[in-house]
Amino acid sequence: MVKNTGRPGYLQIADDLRAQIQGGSLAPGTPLPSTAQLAEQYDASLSVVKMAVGILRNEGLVIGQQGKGVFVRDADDSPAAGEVAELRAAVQDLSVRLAKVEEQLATSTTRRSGRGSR
Amino acid sequence: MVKNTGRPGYLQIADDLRAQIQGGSLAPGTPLPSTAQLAEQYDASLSVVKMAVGILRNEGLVIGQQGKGVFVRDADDSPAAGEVAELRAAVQDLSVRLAKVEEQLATSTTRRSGRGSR
DNA sequence: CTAGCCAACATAGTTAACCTAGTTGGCTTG
DNA sequence: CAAGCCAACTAGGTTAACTATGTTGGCTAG
Repeated sequence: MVKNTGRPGYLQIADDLRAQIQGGSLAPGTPLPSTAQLAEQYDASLSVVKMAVGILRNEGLVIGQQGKGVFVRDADDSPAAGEVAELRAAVQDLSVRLAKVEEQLATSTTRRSGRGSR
Repeated sequence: MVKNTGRPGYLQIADDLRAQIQGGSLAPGTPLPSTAQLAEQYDASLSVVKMAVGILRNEGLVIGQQGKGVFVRDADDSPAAGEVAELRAAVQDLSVRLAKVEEQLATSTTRRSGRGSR
């Protein structure tokens, strides 16, 4: 799992978790899976998972409690809902579509196409 | 540097840089010192500096350009350090990638010299 | 002089390892 | 039984190393 959509893994995981939170799949007050579980689930290293969680923590969507876990914050508390979520969905959609185009382009062109634009 | 006040180092550095940006000490358009320079300046490891810069990047206060540097964004552009800034960064990312795709597409149509079309 | 190669330096991403610190539950000891 | 220790698991922070990719400027070959 995790890419190769050109979007870095830690952002993909953050996106996914954010979507689960805002989609209600992860209800407020419930804990996320542990770092180790997420790492296995996404087939990623612990580091990228920690980075992803760090982003959500930074955004205020979750609150980490040492020794216990990372808990989803109340949606009312975090001002993330609304048109912002809409824009986020749109951006994510564009990311996926663009990634596909980029991939097609990458496979149809050879490496090392000398473009010496300067 | 980087105290001892319980606040993690990467947040301290991010705070300091943020203050410099918003205080005008680092004007919009100007590049931050390189990662290595910041590491020496704050007497921190490269990792924590990268984390600090990553935060500012995530907040939309700065924009990193691979191979060139990390540049301070216009204060008007990045008002709220939050979801909006994040989305703006995502849009920026999409713009850059789309521009590249468009460029490749344009060159491949003009120069139709047998680039292995799969 | 021009074109192309190449080294140096930049950000960015990923991984792995180690340490701190809080929590929990079981086990041992008195 | 009760108190306390201890092992296991949790998040968080830090560091180091490696890879990828982009930019720039200097050097060299023609």
